[in-house]
Amino acid sequence: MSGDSIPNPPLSAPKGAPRMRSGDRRELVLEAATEVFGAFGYVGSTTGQVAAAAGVSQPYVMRMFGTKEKLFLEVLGRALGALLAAFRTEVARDSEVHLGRRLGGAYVSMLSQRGVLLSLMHGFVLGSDPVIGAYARAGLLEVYALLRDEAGFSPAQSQQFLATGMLVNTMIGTRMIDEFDTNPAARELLEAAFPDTLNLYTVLGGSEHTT
Amino acid sequence: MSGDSIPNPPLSAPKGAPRMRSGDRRELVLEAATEVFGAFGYVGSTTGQVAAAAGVSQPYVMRMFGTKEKLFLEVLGRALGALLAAFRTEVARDSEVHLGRRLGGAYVSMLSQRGVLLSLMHGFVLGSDPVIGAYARAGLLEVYALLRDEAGFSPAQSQQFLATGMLVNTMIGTRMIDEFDTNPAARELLEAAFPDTLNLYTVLGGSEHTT
DNA sequence: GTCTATACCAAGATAGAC
DNA sequence: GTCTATCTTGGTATAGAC
Repeated sequence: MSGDSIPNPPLSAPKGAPRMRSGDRRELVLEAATEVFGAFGYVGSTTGQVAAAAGVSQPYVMRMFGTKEKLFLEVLGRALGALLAAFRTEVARDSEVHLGRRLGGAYVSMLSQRGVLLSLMHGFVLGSDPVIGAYARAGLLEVYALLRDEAGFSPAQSQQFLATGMLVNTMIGTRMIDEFDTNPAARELLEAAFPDTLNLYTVLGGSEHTT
Repeated sequence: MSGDSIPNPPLSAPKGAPRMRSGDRRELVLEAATEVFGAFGYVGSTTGQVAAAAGVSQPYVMRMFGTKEKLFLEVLGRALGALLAAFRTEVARDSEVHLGRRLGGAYVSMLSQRGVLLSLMHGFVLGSDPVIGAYARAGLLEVYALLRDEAGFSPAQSQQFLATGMLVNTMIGTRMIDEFDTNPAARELLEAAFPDTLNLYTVLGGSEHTT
């Protein structure tokens, strides 16, 4: 990988900018970490990359989070929290549209902050790590429980919903979107997985999209 | 089911054993690599681990495959090949059982050699790496093409089949099976995803099964 | 609160003996 | 064909200045 990381400009504040409250700094780093971990995975990312993306020094990231593992766990926790919150909002909302469809939409919407679902996905694959693996597993089950108990899905429906989510993650992870225009099979598979084509542009556009 | 899943002890031949043909050695290392990469992912694995699992020296692994990346690509290629072959066998077979069900069974059967599907899964998540990511993406599309063109699935059916496969991979990756007995939700989700409970024992039993 | 400098280790890769 | 020894790089984490 010759390239340095991640998308566009570092999130850093300009050098002379007024000091921000440390809570905000923390947020900033967590957001950067979400992107980086989402792109390269837990082991594949370096704390230096995260620091660079956040516009702070690498030792400072360490200072704030202690270890890379703790940082990743926080990223996972936030990602999971965001996902659950989005689902709960949809469950609570009064609408004529079928709930399954709305939850699907909520899921796909989260792809606009790319790192979130991808970080989760990377967590799911880390079963070999006792700490991270256990955490991710619990998270997956939490989502399942929500679908079944709060959304009222049957086990089979919940399973199918999760399954589609995993395929979506995988397709994002493999950058299959890059083949959307050139490879008919890729396009077909993408269109079959995504609830409606409109949402695809959210994904396609990355940070650039305007709805 | 050729069946020798990799057992726990190193695969090394006893020190004084007769020399094996180099092709066999290569096979041995590739099998070991499949297990290791499946367990820890591409970045998370070391060539030293692979070497240890195969009972050879780390530099020798390098000598044989050149780079860690090339080794992983060979692992991916073999895994993909095995999967496609298993599916094609099922497509060709004459049976009353619905093809979708048989393909599902074939997929689950592959879990007995754990590393195979997990290695693939790890490849799918590596979209950030231009070489590996591209390779994995092509592989995923190849599977899709098989389902659609050779198995005669509709795009929607193919998508759903793949999706379930991804969820299965994820559940294996997170070691969710470990919670099968203790966590009812885990059990429910596992049972919803796996075509029939019998096959669960294939997974649960790891290398012990005889079928 | 945030940086620079650096210690320390692990991992991929190479050299070269047998 | 396979090993031991080793070079090199890069990444986490710490020390400590400002």
